[in-house]
Amino acid sequence: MVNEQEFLAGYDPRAYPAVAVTVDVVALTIRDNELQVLLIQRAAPPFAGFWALPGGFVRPEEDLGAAARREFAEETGLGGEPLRRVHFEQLASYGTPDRDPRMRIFSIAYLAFAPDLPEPTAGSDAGAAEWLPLTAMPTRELAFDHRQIIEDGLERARSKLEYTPLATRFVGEEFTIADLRAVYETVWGHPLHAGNFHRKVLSVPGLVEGTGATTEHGGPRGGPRARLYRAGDARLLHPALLRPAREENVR
Amino acid sequence: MVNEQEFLAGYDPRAYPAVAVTVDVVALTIRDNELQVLLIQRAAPPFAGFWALPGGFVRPEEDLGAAARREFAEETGLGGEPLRRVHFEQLASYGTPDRDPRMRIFSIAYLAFAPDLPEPTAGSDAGAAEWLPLTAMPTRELAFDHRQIIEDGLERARSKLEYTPLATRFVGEEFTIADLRAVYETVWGHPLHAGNFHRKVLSVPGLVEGTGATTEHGGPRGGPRARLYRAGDARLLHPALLRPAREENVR
DNA sequence: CAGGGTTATTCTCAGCTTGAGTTATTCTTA
DNA sequence: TAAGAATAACTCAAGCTGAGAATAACCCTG
Repeated sequence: MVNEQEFLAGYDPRAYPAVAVTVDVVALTIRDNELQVLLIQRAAPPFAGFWALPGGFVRPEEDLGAAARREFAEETGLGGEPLRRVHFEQLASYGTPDRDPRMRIFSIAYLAFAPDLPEPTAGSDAGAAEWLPLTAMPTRELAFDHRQIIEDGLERARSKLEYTPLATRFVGEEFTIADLRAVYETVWGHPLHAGNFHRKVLSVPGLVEGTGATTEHGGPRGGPRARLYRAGDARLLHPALLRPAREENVR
Repeated sequence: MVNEQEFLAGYDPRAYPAVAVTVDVVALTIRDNELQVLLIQRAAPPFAGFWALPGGFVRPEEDLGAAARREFAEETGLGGEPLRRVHFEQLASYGTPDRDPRMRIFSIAYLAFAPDLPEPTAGSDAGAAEWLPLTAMPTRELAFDHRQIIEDGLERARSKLEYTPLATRFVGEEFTIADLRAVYETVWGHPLHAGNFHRKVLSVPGLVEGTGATTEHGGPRGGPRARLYRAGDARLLHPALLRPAREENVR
């Protein structure tokens, strides 16, 4: 942090070219059985027409997390209780000198997880906003270093599913084990053994707790009614729900 | 990130009170069988006389990671190959509005891991620098939010030991399984079963590779010569070396 | 309304990993 | 030379995992 010697020795930041600090939000939700990320189309240069993460300058007196929530709320129109149910966490910071051509901008990225959200309201101001399926990301033109930020967020999400109850943030208040399995399959991108998943979820203490109720009907294509569960009180999963190790990820 | 509408609509940061961005480094090493963190004593207000993490302003044109390495190198006097062997990673960012009484300062904290380092050189400038055993941290007066940053760094270190080969960064180029076990015991703060640890370390692919050599002598208090190992090429440990779950950490 | 296809939930079972304890062996120190 | 200490290897029971299969409930079509 501020090292007084340097402060007095000419490293006073007020003598530096101005810098700015923004937050960017990687908001993930599951819609139509796909993992999707919230993007805004930029109206003006630089990167006019490109898509970018929702975000903006951190205001004076505003905390980092508060700025992330504000930006998210502005773009989604979400507020009140639904907004409170969205999980936010700090992802990482990005500050390569030329990441924004206008000036030196440091961006602190946040990750937001929410259950199936409505189409974005595109803010009051302007610019198209949309949920982009991550499978479509490779063909989309993204502004700044936002592709990297999204990839970092994705990897964080995948790994947090393993050892935290994060998956319960992608489903509603009450959910079935199959709902939860769909989250894992969607985020990890491959199918899981239904029986083993079921056993595992129920065996991890505090991950879910039964409500006693079941769904009104069976699935759309048949099957019995499923029991309903609520998120439990665990903050960490022990033992964890591990992804099968893939050699290419390990070395 | 920069949302052009807002940029034009009066959220130009150049109209804001100036902000500054610093990096702070939580440098951890193991000395005298204790986990220690590098601290600098502040000479001038605010927090004169308090201890702080090494750090300072990010220079124009300087990347975040480069700034962290520079600050670390300045305080430890380390350079060249020894510096290259130090592992750096971004920890988190801190930006509560009043964390520094002088102005709005955002700090991006880095974590550095290094094997047994010499006494710090206290920089060319001034101010005492020292390695503080973490067991002594509770009684030390720390500046700013640095206590929180150190705690976050510690938790990160503990957890990265589980699923990455990070422990090999705390030992020299060649080491014995017992050396590695000492790292885990020191960072996690409790003893491990020697036999099981040995079996586990050798069974995780890519964690260590034998050199064929052994130590010159047995341990200082007896015992046979131990085989020497080098760090392997794994980036992730599969299966992981998990800490025993503690109930209080889980709920 | 019967039959086929689907899905939730429960079992089985072999293979693997884990925790705890033991043993053989090699070295240092007294 | 004897005692103590540490490495490395082994044993064994308990628990967890992946894979497959059985059971039962439910939807849809014909």
